[in-house]
Amino acid sequence: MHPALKQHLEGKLILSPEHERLIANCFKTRFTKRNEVLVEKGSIAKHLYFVVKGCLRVFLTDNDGNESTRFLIFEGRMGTAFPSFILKEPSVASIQSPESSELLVLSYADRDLLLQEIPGFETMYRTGLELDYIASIQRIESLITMDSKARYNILMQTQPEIIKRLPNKIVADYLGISQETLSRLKSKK
Amino acid sequence: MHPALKQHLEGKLILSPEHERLIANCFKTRFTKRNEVLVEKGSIAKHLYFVVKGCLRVFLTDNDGNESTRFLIFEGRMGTAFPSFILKEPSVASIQSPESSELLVLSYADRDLLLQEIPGFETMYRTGLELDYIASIQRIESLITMDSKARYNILMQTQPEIIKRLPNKIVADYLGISQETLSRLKSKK
DNA sequence: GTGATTTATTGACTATTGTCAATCTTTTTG
DNA sequence: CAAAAAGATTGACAATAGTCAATAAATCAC
Repeated sequence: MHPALKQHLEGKLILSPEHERLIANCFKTRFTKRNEVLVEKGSIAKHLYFVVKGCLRVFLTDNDGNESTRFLIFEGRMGTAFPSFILKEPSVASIQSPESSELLVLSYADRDLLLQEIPGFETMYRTGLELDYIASIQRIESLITMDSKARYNILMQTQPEIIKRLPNKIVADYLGISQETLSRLKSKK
Repeated sequence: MHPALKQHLEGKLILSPEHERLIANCFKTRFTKRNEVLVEKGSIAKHLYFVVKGCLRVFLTDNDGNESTRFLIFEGRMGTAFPSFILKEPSVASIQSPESSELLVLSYADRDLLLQEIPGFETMYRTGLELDYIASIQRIESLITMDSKARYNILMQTQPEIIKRLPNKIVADYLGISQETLSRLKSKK
């Protein structure tokens, strides 16, 4: 099993050697280039991704070519185009790796296998889901209660990594504002 | 067991009479008056609510008295101030019932009990969580990609109940816009 | 039912943010 | 390293949405 995944499971799951092997076999390693697209909008997201190195960006594009970042996934975290993955419907969002990345890829079928076979896996998965859901609730809150400056400040406090590592354009569309507005926010303090 | 709850579990869970009794005992009936507050901001949300009749509103208030609706829960659905409930931290949000309501209330401890004792309960709970998470992702999408008119139209399509049943003020702060803007959107088609 | 209270609408004005365009800077890639 | 591409900044203007205030309408509570 990849050490990064092992660390991720540390403390959350006690595994027999056999079960550990099963998990290791379900997660397939994949390397991506900078800006490589993993899931095209309109296709079905068939995998869950664990980011070993680099990051993933789940984003939306409209007919005018505008992009909006729905979600960012950094080292040690899992994610995908979740609605498509769960509902098995064509995805509204695409996924790309803004940085060249190393991923561990879990198929839907293998996720189900692990949920069924590994004692404690569903509880761990469910707990992770709760935390992801909480994060999305907090993002909704920031969108409905704050102006763009306040949202930027919160992002700076809670996920400075996003601001440091990713281009302004992505930071801006993650915040739901234009690149120019972000640029002005940054200069005005 | 309350017939509304029974219907909610229908097809999702096969229960022995014994397990059915256990579930019935964990959910306590509560009636609320119009605008009654169930959870005060700053307190810990210790319960999960199943709405039999009426509805619940999870909302935020700022220092100027502005309110924002984070979440609305109608008949046949469950919810609470989720981050507080899970993390056991003081809630940023309050909960009230905008209509006089009938609820089935499940404590955190009883939720854990059911998760442990009832076979299939965790899977059902997890699946429900996935769907709630998807709904929140879609709400984020509408907030970062659409203007207020488009968001209103989507709400009209997907949850017309919210618009029909609740006062404009609540609809507006659910959409993250001012009451006046909503009023103008409605008149301009 | 009726007065009182809450809610909704409308107007005038302001503030915030978006768009378009030009320029400057940084990064990438061969 | 250099040319090319991508990203960032800034200005001018437009559009969207917010605020404040007055009035109208609807709803509640007695």
